[in-house]
Amino acid sequence: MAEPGMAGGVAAGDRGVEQTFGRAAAVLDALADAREGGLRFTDLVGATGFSKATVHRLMAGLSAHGLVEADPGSGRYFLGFRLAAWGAAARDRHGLAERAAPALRRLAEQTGDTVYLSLRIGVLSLCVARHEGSFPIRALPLKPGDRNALGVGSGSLAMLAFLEPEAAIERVLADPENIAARERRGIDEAHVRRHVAATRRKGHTFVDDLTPGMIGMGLPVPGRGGQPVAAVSIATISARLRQPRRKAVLEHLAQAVREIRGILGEAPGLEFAR
Amino acid sequence: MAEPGMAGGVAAGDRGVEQTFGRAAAVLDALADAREGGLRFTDLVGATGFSKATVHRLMAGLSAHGLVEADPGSGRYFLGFRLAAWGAAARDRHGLAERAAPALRRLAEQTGDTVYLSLRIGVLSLCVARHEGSFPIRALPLKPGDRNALGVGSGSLAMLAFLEPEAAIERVLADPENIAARERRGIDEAHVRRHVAATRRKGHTFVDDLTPGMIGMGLPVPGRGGQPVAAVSIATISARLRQPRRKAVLEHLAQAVREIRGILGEAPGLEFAR
DNA sequence: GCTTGAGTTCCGTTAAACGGAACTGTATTC
DNA sequence: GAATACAGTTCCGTTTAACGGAACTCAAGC
Repeated sequence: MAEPGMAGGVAAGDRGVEQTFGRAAAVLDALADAREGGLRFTDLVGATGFSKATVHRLMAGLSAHGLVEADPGSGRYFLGFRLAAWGAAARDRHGLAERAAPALRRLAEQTGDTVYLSLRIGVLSLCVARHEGSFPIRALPLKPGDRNALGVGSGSLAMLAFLEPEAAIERVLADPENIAARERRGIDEAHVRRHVAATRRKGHTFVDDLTPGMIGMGLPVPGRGGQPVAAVSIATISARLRQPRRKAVLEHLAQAVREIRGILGEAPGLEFAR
Repeated sequence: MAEPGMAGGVAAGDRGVEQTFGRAAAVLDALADAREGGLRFTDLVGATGFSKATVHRLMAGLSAHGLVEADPGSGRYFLGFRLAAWGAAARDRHGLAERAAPALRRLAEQTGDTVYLSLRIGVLSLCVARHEGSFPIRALPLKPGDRNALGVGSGSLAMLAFLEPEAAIERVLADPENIAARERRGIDEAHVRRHVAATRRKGHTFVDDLTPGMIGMGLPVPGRGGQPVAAVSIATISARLRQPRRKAVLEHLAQAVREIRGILGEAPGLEFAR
């Protein structure tokens, strides 16, 4: 939960419009975090800090419209499948994942490893596509739909490190939403800063200290304004990215970036994403 | 929609809870249908039938919480990326797509064609996973997140045709939601009935009249109660499913079904889906 | 100039969201 | 088997914000 404790606390600023949506979003966020096991009524009350009556009303409304579903046996709540349809449309609203698929598939075949396409959404990174290669050990640190703090992970870091001017990087690192997402993963700011510096030096990201034995590299995809709007990255086991293979992989990555950059030119509704 | 207006003297009835969510859902449905181009304010007013003031208030609330986003240039609305995160979690709320991935990947490799995993959601079918094979011509009639009327498409049909008792099939075919989804694709009931009959005769689905040149086969995955809760299907070009290859492919499909059936046993929150 | 369509704001009415509290139901404990 | 604790539901008086009609701005297009 992004909400720092503060039971029932309504943020000062947004007072006035559609408070209910914020509450519904808090519930859905909690359920999304819970993933497999679902959440009981009381868990939701605890997670959101809303009163029991409010949560009860909220759940009745949400489940009436298929946004959540309740297991009649256990009474546990899950996200509803109606969200799945919206989510698919949202992720692919510009057809990017679909249109970038050939380039990513080729990259996965060339390298044999798992490749990712991520998008910058404000101060977060959203994974929109994942393609697996043929190498029998697969590195799968994230999957389509996952969000991360900008700066955490090889693709996400690529988008942060090449923001211009550098003050923009500071702004991201100071943003509460970014901080919250970072802390959820237990990554401190100094760590990200070190990575940013190294990335700007090298021209690409190289992350080997996030998951033991796993390694990732990424390159930013610049949008029309030159700012990074997406990233292509690869994840594999440490042994598979030593020189000289590393250099070859980077070239393949760069090739994919060029292709996807071309696709971006045609895509509407991308650059304005928050 | 179809709201008669009438502000005064509403009979006690079931009138009451969370009307706003229904309106929000209508807006999001409209935007999901619109896909790539987004929708203007007026389009939304037209599509939903709500007053301009209502839509305006709704959009302000939704965009304040990242559920929709507006292109500052054109003023067009798109689904927000926050939905993408929820959608991914909803689709994979039981970890099925993730856990079934090895079986599906193997099936795609064995056959070289595109394979699908679908789930039954009430009277609809939801595609939860797609794995592409190596054959250079790929049949991609649907993608993860897509919904279809139960009975339309090889996977979806497999779940309908093996419902027991047969009266349950009638109930699905008579359901307004099923009818609406079917009509959206321009498929009439008699057509589905013919397919159901043929499927029950053969023991698997065989669909070659939905998209010219394309062919699909599917098998149901029975849940704990014996009712089909999921389906594994394959899509390819017509030339690739003649005998004797067809028989071999069917055996691979059956093997994948066995594996996924085992996984289903462990999955919580599946059987109760609506 | 006038007209037309898109989008925004205002405002009085009224439905519905709100939370405290009382309530039911079901395990758990001694 | 009374006592306790926790999960979940319902009730109700108060408060809030959702509601739509209408008036408004703004920018084309004729």
